[in-house]
Amino acid sequence: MSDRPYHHGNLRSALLAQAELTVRERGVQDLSLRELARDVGVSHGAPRRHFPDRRALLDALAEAGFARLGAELRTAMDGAGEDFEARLRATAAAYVRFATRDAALLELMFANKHREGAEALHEAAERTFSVMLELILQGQDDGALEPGDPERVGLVLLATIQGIAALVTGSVIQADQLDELVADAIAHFLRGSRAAA
Amino acid sequence: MSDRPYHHGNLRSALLAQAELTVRERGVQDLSLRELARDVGVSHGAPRRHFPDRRALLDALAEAGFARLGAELRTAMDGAGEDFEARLRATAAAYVRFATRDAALLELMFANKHREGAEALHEAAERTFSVMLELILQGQDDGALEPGDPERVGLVLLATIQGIAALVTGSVIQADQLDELVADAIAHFLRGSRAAA
DNA sequence: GCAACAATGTAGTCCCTGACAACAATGATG
DNA sequence: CATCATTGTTGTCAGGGACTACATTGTTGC
Repeated sequence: MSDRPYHHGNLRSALLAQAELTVRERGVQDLSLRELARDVGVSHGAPRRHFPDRRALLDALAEAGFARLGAELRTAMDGAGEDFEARLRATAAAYVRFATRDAALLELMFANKHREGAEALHEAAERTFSVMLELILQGQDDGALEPGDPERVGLVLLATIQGIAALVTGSVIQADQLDELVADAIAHFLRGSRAAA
Repeated sequence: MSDRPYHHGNLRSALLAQAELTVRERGVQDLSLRELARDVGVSHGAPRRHFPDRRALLDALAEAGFARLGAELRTAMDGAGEDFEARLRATAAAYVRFATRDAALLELMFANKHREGAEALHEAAERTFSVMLELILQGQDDGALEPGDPERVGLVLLATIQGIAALVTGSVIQADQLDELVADAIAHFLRGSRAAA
């Protein structure tokens, strides 16, 4: 029938790409390995060669998500000039933008139901958060943030932004309140970090 | 065989109770209507009389979750004396405790994939958040928080706490870092809210 | 070049699940 | 106590994940 070659060539990538689309449009729940195979034009058993089970695919998806998020954060940060506050705002905005567009993916990234040896996943997450750590370090150098363990300060910032993302995806707040909330949160964070005696 | 009466009597409650257990122990993913029916000792079609589909059950579960969370927050707040900061700490701790113990349930509560007329659910969520609003109002009265729209301030607080919960359930942070992070976040929040000119 | 062998895709199957429909038993109401 | 609504049961269907045996293609050592 079809002149498609027996071997797909890059089935793994194709599956991940299609999976990302489906997750974005219909959520993780509705992601089916069999449907994925159909979409890509391959038999229902084929994905198994690349992902032993459903969770393995989701893990790979999460890992790719961290990579993309990290890249977007870095781009936003680097593109915001030298000023610390501007970079902070840009980075936070990029994070929230990601969370808004890829809510289901973000949820998956933090889902924590990954298989045991999720080494690569953890590393991907680390790399992502390292962008924010850099930012914190700059803020401390500039004197905008109090000195102290940057990890601890970073966690507060990360929690705040992640929480905003959670409120958006949980539709506790609407899209039109989003910018205001981000601005408020950052203002709070900055004032709270500067005021140390 | 069994002398169990034909009518269960309170099947709806029994299903919800068992579902809450299962969700806590194995997550939402692993919650099966049929298994639930078996656990409760009823045929696989019975749940349908009370929950037309799976989502309806999850919605009910989420609604009950909001009710319980609201009650726990209120208990914590009321039991913390009169001092604003003490009440704030107690409430935040209660929230995080809930998030830690019932991570999957909390996720479900914010899942936002509920059926259309989820009226009751929204009201339940409102009631829960109203506890935090009260707290904000007291803080403003006491002068611990800057004046202004309590909703806006409340959202920042809610986002921060919810974000911490997300980091815990996503195991970005470990349980032994949790208290420290909560303390840091509250300190940040208080300093950031007081410093207004 | 070509014979193994590895990698990758296919086809078939099993069991579980959610949704639905027809039927049975019980409770409520006049 | 007859009728009807409520609630539970049984049977069925389609779809999915996991697994197996088998087919096809790519690779490697001789």
